[in-house]
Amino acid sequence: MAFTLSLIGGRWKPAILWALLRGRMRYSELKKTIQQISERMLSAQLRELEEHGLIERFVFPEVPPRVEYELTPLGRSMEGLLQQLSDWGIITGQLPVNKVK
Amino acid sequence: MAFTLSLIGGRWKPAILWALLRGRMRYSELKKTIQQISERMLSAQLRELEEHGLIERFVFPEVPPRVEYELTPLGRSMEGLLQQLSDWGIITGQLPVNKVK
DNA sequence: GGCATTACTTACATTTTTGTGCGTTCCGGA
DNA sequence: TCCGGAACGCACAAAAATGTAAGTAATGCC
Repeated sequence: MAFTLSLIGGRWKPAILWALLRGRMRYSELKKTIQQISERMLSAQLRELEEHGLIERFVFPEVPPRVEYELTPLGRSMEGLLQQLSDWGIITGQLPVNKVK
Repeated sequence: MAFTLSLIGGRWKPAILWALLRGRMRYSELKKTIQQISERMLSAQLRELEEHGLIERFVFPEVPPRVEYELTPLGRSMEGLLQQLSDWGIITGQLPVNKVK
């Protein structure tokens, strides 16, 4: 459990994985989809996800550069889990029981 | 999704919730179950879980003091999710089954 | 009186995570 | 010649999470 969270935890990884569930995307598309993320964080998280085998990186040797990212089968195997994380928040009504930061 | 993770994320909350799935426990039992946690962290996380409505606190006005913690229905509604978080780590074979909490 | 017990709280230190701003590369077009 | 575009890398700074050590209260027991 701690292991699983170490792979998808943190502020940005869930958003990145969620975006990639819709298909292969390039760096700039991810950035546009998750506007608030800084470029530094986006690169860093993508690299970690890749190291952990959840996503794959496709580099096209062009100028300007083009890099695309896609979920690996392992990454796709998290879909149900991600869906549940999302659903639970919705089903419970996103309760502002007490302020959630 | 980010909302859900804000409630169960962090280093200790999953362990606490996981322990409480087995039933009501007092502070000292939790501490014994999760030996590595410091008392400061245990109190702090318990307080947050309570604020977010996932656990309930029962104080017995005795000396020495006794305080018990139990999952609320909302907390119990996370069982499937927690189970999936645990299962995913095991199923992917990234962790030896016997070492998983 | 002195000590052990339990569930904390507070002050402070350290570690981890995230953010900000700037530099780099290569090429083609104005 | 200068500029813009894409996907970064790096140094530094701020913020957030976690750890460490000590102290507190009330009571019963020796």
